Amino acid sequence: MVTMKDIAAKACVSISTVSLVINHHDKGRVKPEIAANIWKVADELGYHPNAMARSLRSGRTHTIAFISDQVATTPYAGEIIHGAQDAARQLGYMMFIIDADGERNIDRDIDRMLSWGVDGYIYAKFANRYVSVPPMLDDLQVVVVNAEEHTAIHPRIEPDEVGIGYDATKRLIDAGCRRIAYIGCDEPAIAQFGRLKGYRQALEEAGLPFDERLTSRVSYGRPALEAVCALLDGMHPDGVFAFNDARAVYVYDYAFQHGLTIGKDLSVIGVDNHEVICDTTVPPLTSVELPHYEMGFWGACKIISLIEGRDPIKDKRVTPSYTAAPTPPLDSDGPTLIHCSIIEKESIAGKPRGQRNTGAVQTSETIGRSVPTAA
Amino acid sequence: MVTMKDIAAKACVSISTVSLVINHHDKGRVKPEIAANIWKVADELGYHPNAMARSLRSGRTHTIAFISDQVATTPYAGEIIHGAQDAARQLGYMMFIIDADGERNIDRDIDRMLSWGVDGYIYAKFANRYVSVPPMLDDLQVVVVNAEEHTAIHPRIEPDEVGIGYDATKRLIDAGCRRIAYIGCDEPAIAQFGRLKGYRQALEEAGLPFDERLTSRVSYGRPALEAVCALLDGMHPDGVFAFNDARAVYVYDYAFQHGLTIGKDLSVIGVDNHEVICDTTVPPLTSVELPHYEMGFWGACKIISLIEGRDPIKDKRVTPSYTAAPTPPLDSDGPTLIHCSIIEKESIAGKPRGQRNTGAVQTSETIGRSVPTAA
DNA sequence: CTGAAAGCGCTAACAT
DNA sequence: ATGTTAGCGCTTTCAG
Repeated sequence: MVTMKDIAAKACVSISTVSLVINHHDKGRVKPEIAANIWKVADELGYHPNAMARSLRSGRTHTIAFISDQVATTPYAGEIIHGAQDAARQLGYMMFIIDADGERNIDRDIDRMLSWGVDGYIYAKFANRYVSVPPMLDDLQVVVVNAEEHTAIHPRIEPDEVGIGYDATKRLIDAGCRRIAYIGCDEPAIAQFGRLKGYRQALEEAGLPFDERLTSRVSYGRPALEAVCALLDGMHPDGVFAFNDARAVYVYDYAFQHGLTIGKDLSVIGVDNHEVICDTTVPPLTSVELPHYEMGFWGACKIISLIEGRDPIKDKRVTPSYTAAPTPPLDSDGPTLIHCSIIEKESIAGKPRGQRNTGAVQTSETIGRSVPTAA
Repeated sequence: MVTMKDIAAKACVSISTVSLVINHHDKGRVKPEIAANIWKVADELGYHPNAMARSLRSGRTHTIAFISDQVATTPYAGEIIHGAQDAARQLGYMMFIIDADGERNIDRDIDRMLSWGVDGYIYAKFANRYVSVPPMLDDLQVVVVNAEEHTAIHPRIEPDEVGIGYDATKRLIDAGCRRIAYIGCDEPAIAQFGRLKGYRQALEEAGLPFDERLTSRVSYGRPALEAVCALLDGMHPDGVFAFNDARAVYVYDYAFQHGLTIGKDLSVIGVDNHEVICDTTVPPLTSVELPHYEMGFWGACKIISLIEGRDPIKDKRVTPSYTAAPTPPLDSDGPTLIHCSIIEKESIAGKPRGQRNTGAVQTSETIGRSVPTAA
């Protein structure tokens, strides 16, 4: 390992001079030609500052930990990690991954993080769920991503579920649909309540009646397919808002069986913009995308803003590399809701109004909207 | 921060005594009651050893870096990360995540890792691809996961693609299929060649002719659906081996349109065991699962074995928590192939022979099989 | 059985 | 403008 000592020896200066130069504190203190020579020697020797030694002195490690259960089990895991890692990288932080699988013996892992002196923690879920952040972390810097806490003591970000239901339904209404079905989820998930609420809001706003019989709550497999077919057979909706893409597929199955054409005879919109469904179905499925990358990105920015006491977004020290959507502001009080955009494919009859759909208009209203904790 | 100094003060002993006790080097050197008291004080004070200081002395950080592009873009990302993190955790290592998105400016990230003194590197892809490991890493400990290198200089693990094609096709043959179609991938991927090869091997072994017209190479969307329909219409196969689950879905679509029942009139097998497809289709799709968790797990074990010069698997210091499949041995020469199991659902007519299918029998032959680099 | 002391690589206050 | 020095928290000889 090359150290400052080696550089000092080779450049015939003292270690402190090397330190001053390497840390750019040499302005007006070290002769430029000496500084230049130090850089040259450092480069020749292949010097890398020892982060360990640096951290030992400064008490700051420039590392954050990304804690989550189910790193493995959902297709979207990577997007959140990617977003968080991207922001961390740009801000000069390294990110550890910790799998809190089933809340197992996470305390042992946290012990290890405490040993490392990690500067802050991102606690993430891969589906919008209630979580309990381990109390051990309560005194530390923690940000919660894609989840709600019962206690609501940490800053957090989550998708605007009501907005999803509202935008999706409105999109169908704008396409001319008047009998819009909702294929829901049979679990009492946060998302289920929110999306249903948004669905009803959009209907009401358009003066359309809410009809319980146009809604269904299903899981997967044959029972789900049969429930969807029964609803479509009995109620003949002209549009379907599905809780997610996987459930929207049953509408396609029905259409194939009955010779209907999706996007013509029947409009469908899902949620997730799941690549493996939306880009492979015929026709491709229009879907609301959950901004996982963006949530991860926000989470890392937020935790680092707490660590450093300054706002990396306002300071323009960071740019999302994967998306054009603006990152919600960091300084809102209470939880931050993030808007979810409709990704237009071809499963909805007619054109959306304007080039950008209503979802885009919603953006300005919803991005970073702060909601009362009781919501 | 609580330090050994604090403990020493409170316990009225010297720092070195505390160090001996905390590191379990006190056997026969420190009076048991003093040792006990030190532990008590440490606990009261909430002491966590400072990993930074420890590493500074020892020159070992007990960290590994997981470098990959596309952390975000595939549904399987998380499984590999999960497996690697799981092994690392059990062996007392922390794992950094680095996104080498598009080979961008990865050198900057590697600089940072060099500063950190990371002990080893896992270089992973999320689809079996050719990679070039950045030359900067060549002198360091590197393991390649789910990829091949042109140079083949680092230890690596990848799926047994030929075995996938062979097992899947054999499964259909065992179910009584005689006209077996192959829906391939239109890209020249490693997986495409391997699976096709296995398909042909199984046919040949069973004395069935290979018929080019029973094969097709497709992408996604309408052209893919049409190609699949044309093949099925023209050749009337009784079984279909699809390159992956997403392509297998087009066979389902065809069946819905023509009133055929999958798993009765037509058998189908895919690859990926993609949750969102295999558990939601009616009937559920039988599929070959790529052991991502296991590959990640192997990768971390391997890199740590290189770092420490001993075999954590043989030493039984580590157990996969997510799977029952044995981890391939670490000591084989050349690349390691990992077997992929068939996950039985209901899309194949008849029962598989025996409770465990032929895939399971293959396991013993293929797990950890080492192949010549030229293969 | 226990403590004193050196030093890992680096930073920063202080001295020259 | 450059060098000296103390010390971050810990480990590890070496004395006692």
